Amino acid sequence: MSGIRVRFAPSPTGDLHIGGVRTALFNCLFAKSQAGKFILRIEDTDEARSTEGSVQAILDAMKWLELGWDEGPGREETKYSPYYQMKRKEQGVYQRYADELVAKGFAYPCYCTQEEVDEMRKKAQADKLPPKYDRRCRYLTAEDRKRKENKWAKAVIRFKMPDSETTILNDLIRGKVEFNNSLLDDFIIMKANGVPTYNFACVIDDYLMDITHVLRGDDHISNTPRQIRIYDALNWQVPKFAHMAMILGSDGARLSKRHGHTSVLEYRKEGYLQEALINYLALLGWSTEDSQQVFTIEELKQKFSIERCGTSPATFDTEKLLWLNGEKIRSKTPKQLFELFVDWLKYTNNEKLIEGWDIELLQKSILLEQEKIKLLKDIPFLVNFFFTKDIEYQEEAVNKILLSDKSKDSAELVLNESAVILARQQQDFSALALEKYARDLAKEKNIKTGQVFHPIRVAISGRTQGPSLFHMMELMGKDEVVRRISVAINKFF
RNA sequence: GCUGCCAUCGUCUAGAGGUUUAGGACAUCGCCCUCUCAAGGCGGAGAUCACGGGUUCAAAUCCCGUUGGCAGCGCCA
Repeated sequence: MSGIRVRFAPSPTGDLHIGGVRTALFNCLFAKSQAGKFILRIEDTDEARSTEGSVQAILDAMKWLELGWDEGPGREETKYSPYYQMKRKEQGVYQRYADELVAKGFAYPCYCTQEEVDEMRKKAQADKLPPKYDRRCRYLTAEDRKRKENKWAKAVIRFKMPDSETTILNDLIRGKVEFNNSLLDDFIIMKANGVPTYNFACVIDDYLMDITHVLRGDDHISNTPRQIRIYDALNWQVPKFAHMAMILGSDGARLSKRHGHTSVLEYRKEGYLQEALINYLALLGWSTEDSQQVFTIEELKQKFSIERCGTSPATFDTEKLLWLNGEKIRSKTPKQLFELFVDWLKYTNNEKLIEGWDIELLQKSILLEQEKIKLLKDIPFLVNFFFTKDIEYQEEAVNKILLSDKSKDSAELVLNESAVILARQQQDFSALALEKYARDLAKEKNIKTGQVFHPIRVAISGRTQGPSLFHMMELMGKDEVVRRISVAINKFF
């Protein structure tokens, strides 16, 4: 056992989006591939923006995607609860280490007001320098400090950034990255309200949770030197870092709300399969040497490795995801697919779509259309004509197949013949027998098979596209087929 | 503005100095199969490996520069 430990640490300020899922996925896959542990930590220290609903949305998404975590502060039935930073804050976890840093001279209280800090930033920017805190509270005497404390009870704690030297990050994906410390400022580690900031809470928790590998998006890369400095000050071993490339929208900017669907839950609503999304996301920034495209979840857990993660950003491409979804749908057994569909109906509150439909007929009709289904939401339209008594005849289909000058005579003939002969058909209404009947009819009347097949298709389904005609007829049954043909005859001839 | 990261077909990518006329997948186009639509099979088109300099007998692969894209620079995470 290698004992690697990784975590996914989302902030609950909205739905879990595609980028977040990819981060969670890679962490989870890495853990599984190494027989390590995967932890979920909710970073809810932004009291203004964190919401209970977002926490639930993240948990729901993780559950749907089957990204399970292996540890937590408590258990709810068979599942672990995630870690919550605000709960840990209540336990004094972060304050303790902030105090330690101040005591050891690695951090100091700062009494500057928001206005003062804004002013500094503006000035720095005007001088074309990186916006930076000017450290005025760093050199306060004990006396100054006492006086300030009386005036403003609440100070923030800033970390003393060394200004000489560089901080070196040996990234597992990018190799060596060097940062000049003089560009980094004395950042805040504890807010005035006693809540830790991201960079601080993250380090404390990663250490306390024994995280060995920090696998995250490369938008965090410039935070890393700050975090490394905290580890050093506390004399803690720095974990290994791996920064993966971002996922971009089709316009090249980082994926965001502007790009339409970004929340995983929206993909679920559209009728994407969990496995398709996972498979697709795995391919965004990771690949195998043989360029394998379709993976089972098990294969991913087995084959994933950080070394094979790429460094360049990837554009999210719905076309390929859609293909993969069809691929996954085709790989399902009829039973699995039906269950998936029912889950989707429930999830999207669309159960009324199949109200009154015969379940057995539904299952069988889905089977006939399986290879065509790209999204679960396609299913109702694909099969609904089986269930409606008064089917909707597509205008174009009727005009082209039944009523055009070229086709109307043969169409009328075929339908009239079929209505009579099929009604007489005694026992065998199998696809095989029906096909034989249709081919014989074409031969007998000396017309093309298509001139027999197409009118029947339109008469019983109202469409030019659909499942294999004779399987469709077999499934509908004799009475219904004959009835529909008669209806069509009365309607159009 | 400063700092950092990145740069191979439209998109995801393979490629770690010679085995590359740069391979695979999606999309696209054509053909085959065929009762329609799909699915499947076969094939085509599509990348002077961002550009410019080096290093080397040899570079998509190493080095430098340029350009472009993205990211970070909060009492957000």
